[in-house]
Amino acid sequence: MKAKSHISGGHAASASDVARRAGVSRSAVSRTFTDGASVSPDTRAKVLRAAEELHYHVNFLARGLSKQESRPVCILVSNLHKPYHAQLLDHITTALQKAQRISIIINVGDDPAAASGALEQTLNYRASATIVLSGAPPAHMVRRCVELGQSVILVNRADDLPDVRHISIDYETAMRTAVQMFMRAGCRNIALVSRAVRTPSLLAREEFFTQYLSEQGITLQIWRGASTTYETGQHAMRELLVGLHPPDGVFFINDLMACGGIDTARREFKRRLPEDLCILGFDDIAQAAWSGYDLTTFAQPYSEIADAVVQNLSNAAPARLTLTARPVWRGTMRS
Amino acid sequence: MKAKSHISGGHAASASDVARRAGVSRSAVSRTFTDGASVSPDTRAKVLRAAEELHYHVNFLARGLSKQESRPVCILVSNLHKPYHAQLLDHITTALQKAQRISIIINVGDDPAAASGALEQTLNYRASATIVLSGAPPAHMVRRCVELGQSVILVNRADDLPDVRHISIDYETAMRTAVQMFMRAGCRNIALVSRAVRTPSLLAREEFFTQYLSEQGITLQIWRGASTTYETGQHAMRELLVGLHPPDGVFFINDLMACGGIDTARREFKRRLPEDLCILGFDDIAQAAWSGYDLTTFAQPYSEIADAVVQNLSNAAPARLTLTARPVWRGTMRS
DNA sequence: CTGAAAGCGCTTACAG
DNA sequence: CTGAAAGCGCTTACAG
Repeated sequence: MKAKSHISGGHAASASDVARRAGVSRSAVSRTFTDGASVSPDTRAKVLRAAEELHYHVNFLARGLSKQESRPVCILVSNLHKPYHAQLLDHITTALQKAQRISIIINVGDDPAAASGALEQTLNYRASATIVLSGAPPAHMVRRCVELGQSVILVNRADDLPDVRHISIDYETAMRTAVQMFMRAGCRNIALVSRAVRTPSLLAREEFFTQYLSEQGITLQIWRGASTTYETGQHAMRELLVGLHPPDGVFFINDLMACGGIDTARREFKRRLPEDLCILGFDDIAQAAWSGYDLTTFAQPYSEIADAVVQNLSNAAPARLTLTARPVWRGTMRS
Repeated sequence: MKAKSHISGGHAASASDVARRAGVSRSAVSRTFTDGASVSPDTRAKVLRAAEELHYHVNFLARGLSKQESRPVCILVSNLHKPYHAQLLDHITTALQKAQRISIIINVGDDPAAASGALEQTLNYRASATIVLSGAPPAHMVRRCVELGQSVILVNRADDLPDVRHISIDYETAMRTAVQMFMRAGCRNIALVSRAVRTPSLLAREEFFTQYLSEQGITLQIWRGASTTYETGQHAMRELLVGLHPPDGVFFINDLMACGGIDTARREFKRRLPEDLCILGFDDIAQAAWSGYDLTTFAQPYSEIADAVVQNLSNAAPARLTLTARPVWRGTMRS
């Protein structure tokens, strides 16, 4: 009966309702649902019983108003349709969920202006932290948020901002290894496929790769496209293979472009991989492991990143954490 | 100076702070930031000025406490690493964002038990609605949430629950077309690849396809795997092609499995598509358009679904909306 | 262990 | 148009 009328009323039960029915104070109810608070087993039982009967659920948003720790976490993400971003978000939301955090997701576009707006919006949620997975928001916007008291965690942005937590990749080591891989494979005419507008993390890959390769005295041609999509990868491969100096090794700055490059090299130009051409990617997206690609690449430490994000929330991680991306040997690189 | 001290204080400015500095009441501040509220241009200007100086941002969570409409929306999603789910989430979060809604994301696993817990958790946020993108939460849990006053929107679950809003696909029409496609292609020995544990939406595809095919008097073999992954698609294709009656047409219940099937058919069994074998998928994930797959499939109406979700929030859409998935002709089906 | 009270940051009738 | 007041649903010192 009671439950039924409550339902049609449409209003969810509040702590007061529970207190009344259990014959205790609001405080007692609150304590029952707070870990480590002191309630006698007896009143606890009474509260639990009443709560059950009224289908009471603590209102997390109201709780967040008085209690710092249960405030939500904002995740700024873009390009969710791309495998790398989706996989990263998957890991991070799962980890946050395990840590009892609530995730608010803000889907910003690739556009820096839109991203700035979104980052600013973050302040409206009084989130305990904002996690930036997108390369889009420009550094000055991140700085502004920090100045306004936001705690910001930057994932895989190789820039270096003060008072901001960074979780990034040791691109220096990874790129040294990448160059060695091409050397050992016997490639002497290498191309790097990147994007014209570079996020800090793309820039880091590009610069270290270029640097280490130049130490080997090897020819490097750099091709830059408008985006980092599959189609751009195809486009790049086409231009490289009909160019004056078709490469014998191509490093795509991300796996998504590499997939496009592979399909074009094989289908349009009948190249055999890795015999005629070696290809290396970065990210280890799911498709890299598909037999149609079998792409040699570097694995983003997805789970480690997710764990680090969670630890950063409670300041349990160093403000500047560098993880390593390990090579994943598959079939597109001679070894 | 002022800004600086505020920053080091670490506390964000509240409406009271702004009111004090502007020399007006809290109400005036509130009204300034509420669309359509009545404030004189003069006080409005004073408030805006003070807000600017104090870097004031309305606390959305606190606002949600008193104002129904600005309560968040919960999105229950699973398998974010899979393209279909990621693409759908991308569209929906973008649409919600445009509609000024805040999205809380709950990443449930494939496991019905975990999904139930997550759905129940939803009640803790007093969300104005819960959008279920995952097939995982069982019907009785959905019903329970509705009974407790939650407004639930089911996306692409072909089940039929009372008092729940549904956005689904007209599988009947789609599957009739699918059968016609196979007929016209001259396939007479068809296989259907599905999953053992079927969500309502997989079940609908399977049943309508089976029904229409049987009307044609064609042999159909059904293969069911443990999951709907790329690897399962490979596995299915292997067993079908070494089986007693290798099919000349295969309908994969989703694109992801179809990709695995294509790679296996081409690489391991040297089948030419569509000459030796026709393949049809469902979802139109990004990879279906990649030249390595060029998969003929049915397109989920991603944007329409997202729009419908938003309209459902304000009850501007019918409680039961059926959208159509149109065939996308590519290279894996003779026409 | 427990309750009354103040506080978190907002909105919205209610009078004026 | 404007302000004082009550309310949204919680938590947390403070006394007892």
